[in-house]
Amino acid sequence: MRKQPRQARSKAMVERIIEAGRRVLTEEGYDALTTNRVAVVAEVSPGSLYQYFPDKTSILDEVIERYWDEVSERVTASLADRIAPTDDGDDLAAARAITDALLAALETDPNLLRVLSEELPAARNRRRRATLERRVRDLLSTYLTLRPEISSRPDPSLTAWVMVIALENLALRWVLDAPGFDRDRLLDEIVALVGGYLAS
Amino acid sequence: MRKQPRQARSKAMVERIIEAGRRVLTEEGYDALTTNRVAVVAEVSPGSLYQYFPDKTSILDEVIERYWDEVSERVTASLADRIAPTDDGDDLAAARAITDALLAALETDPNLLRVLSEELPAARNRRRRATLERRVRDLLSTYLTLRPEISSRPDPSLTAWVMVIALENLALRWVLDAPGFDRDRLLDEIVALVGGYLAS
Amino acid sequence: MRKQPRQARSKAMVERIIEAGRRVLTEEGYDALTTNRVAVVAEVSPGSLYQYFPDKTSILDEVIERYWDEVSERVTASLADRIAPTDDGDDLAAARAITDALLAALETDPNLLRVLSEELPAARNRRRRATLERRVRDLLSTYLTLRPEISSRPDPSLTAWVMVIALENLALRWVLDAPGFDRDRLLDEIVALVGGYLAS
Amino acid sequence: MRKQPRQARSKAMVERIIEAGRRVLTEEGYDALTTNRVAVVAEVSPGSLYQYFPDKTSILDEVIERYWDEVSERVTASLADRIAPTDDGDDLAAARAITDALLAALETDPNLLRVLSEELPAARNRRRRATLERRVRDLLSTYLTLRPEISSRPDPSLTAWVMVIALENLALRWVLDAPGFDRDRLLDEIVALVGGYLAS
DNA sequence: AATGAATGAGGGTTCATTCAT
DNA sequence: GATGAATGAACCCTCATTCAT
Repeated sequence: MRKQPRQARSKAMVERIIEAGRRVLTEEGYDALTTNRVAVVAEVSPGSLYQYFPDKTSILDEVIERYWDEVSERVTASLADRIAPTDDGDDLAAARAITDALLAALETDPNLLRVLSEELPAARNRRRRATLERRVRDLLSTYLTLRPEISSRPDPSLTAWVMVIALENLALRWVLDAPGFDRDRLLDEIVALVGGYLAS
Repeated sequence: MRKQPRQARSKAMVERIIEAGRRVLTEEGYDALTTNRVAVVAEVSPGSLYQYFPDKTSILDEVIERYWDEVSERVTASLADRIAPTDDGDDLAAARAITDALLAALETDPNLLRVLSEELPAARNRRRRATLERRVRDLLSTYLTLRPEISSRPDPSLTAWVMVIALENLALRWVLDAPGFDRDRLLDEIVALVGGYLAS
Repeated sequence: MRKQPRQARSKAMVERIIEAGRRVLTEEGYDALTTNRVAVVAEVSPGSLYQYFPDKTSILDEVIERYWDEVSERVTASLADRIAPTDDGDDLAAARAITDALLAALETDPNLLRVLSEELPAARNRRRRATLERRVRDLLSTYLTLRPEISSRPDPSLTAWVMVIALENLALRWVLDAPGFDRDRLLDEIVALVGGYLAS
Repeated sequence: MRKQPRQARSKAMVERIIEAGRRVLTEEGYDALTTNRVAVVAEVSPGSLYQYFPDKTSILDEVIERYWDEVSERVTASLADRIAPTDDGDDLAAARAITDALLAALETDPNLLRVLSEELPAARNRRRRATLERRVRDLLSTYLTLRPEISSRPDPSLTAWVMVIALENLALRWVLDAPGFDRDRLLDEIVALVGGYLAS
């Protein structure tokens, strides 16, 4: 960002621009994301955009960043809530909880998710998705390490890598493609997948 | 395509154009894929290009189409070779074979795969990847149906959906991200994943 | 230039663009020299400009180049005509002839001269004016060398440098500033200046 | 200027702005001379800038004005010092002294001189250079009138015009182009040029 | 008076597509 | 069919200037 918006008015401006970018993406798609369009939607002049963002790309980056940050936060917040109580015994509830949290997070703004996932060059999401993956992977590793008896797989980091990629993409595809089975079925399958894997 | 090129010369031009598109993508990236650039590389005039393709998109579509067709063919060809002999008993060899075939297919043109997967809007690959997925899913279903005793999962089509998405993305990410473990480790994990899943 | 315009049509296009640049400069001034304005005046699309010129600057460069080339040619052509006959004796006729030729050349398009000299950053004309200066300086040196008896100055190259700068600027300023004395008076003074200098 | 800054604080701001303009020109060149840049360098807000200057041009004009004023003052000051003692007889010392003074003045801020002379539209310097020329021309006329025996040229004002233009440009080009001969050689040539001219 | 955020007209340039030859 | 010159809408971005605070 070009200037640090310290004043309230400036901050509001930045928010308006980013929000406008998000709305344009969501409602009109990636191709409509021109600097002039964002300016119009933000009810701001094109020049104002460039007071705070060095170029068009950086606006998009910010939208992406925020989206995945939200997703990350929702996932980890949900997890904190749901993993804790499962101390008692049903270990696989963790997998279910993680996927459930991920699904919930992805379902909060499916239109934006669709545009980000399908209309943008995938590389644009990369860094941010990697961050999310790492976060979840870390949570997973921690969990596995705390309860070593759950997994019979030799390499925990490899195990985490496999699980995260599988979970993430299953969740993503279920949200984006809306195949004909319901959410609980998906969760059941994932529990089976993960459970079987860890048991092998 | 605008017209069916019946004459040899025309067919040759179409080939030249598609090949040029593929080369530009692979060697110069998506941003360099302009109609003029393709025309230059194809040693064809921009006008001629529009004799056979209604717009730029259709050229790209054709490149994508062919790429995923090749991948599909390699996968199914490999499978035909490898599944057949495993009649004897080691059922999980199938999963290994499928993934192996998929990896082999994805490894044949990693540069193009990278551009297609990372620089293009993901939606562009969608239709074609869906086709590939369907093919593999069908092979899987067929296999599962022929050997019902392997799977204890209730819904075969759901099971296939889960397996294909997991396999595909694990293979893809392994090829694209080159994580630090070798191919056999990946195959081992996938066998464990699939084996455990089917056994659940 | 981006493409070598080999075909007649292309050449015509290039000519139209340069001519338009020249006209815009002459009639509307440097600030009006925008790519769009040039395109309009050339009755050409903005895109066409960029078929032959990599950027706006190169159009201007070409106008400048041509202007000073014309001036150079007129000067040297005039000189060839006028110096030759003066074999007989009146040596200072040469100085008069050179200045006269230069004046004549500068007077052929005074409006363009004014814009180039006054509205452009001087550096833009530099290279081209340097070329002109060199040409005239060379002619001068040749002349002085052929008739060593005319000059009593020690260093001919220095002498030429001094004379060319003095002559050039006197001529230029007379054309641009139109001071209140007539052309013959200027020539008289220059003859006196040069004559006295060489005699010193 | 928009208002006459009567208060010390205001005067200080005007000074800061002009000084900033000068520094930007000298250190960063004409293209960098934006109102925002000047404001930043002057540590003043863009808005304040417009309290004292109606537009960007007027800032530049002031910088130019001051530069040529300085040059003028240096020249005339030097001349006052140097012409007086030459009562005795060596008349050409005056030409030498004038040129020497001019060279000295031009050499005091060669970077600014270069930007003003080469990067600006020449017309921007016109008015101010005209003033300088007039001043020197007047000094010259006065001198010639006081010592009519020196010049055999008929029209003193024309004579002065010729001499000033020749001197000025020779000095300017020597400073800007740094040709390969030293300052004394230049002065020698100019003395010869002027001496011969006046004697003709 | 001073600020500095906001403005917006207008600039140079690209490239998918067309069409006269 | 083939050509490639020509098109022009639309893009991103700058910066002199204004004005609410």
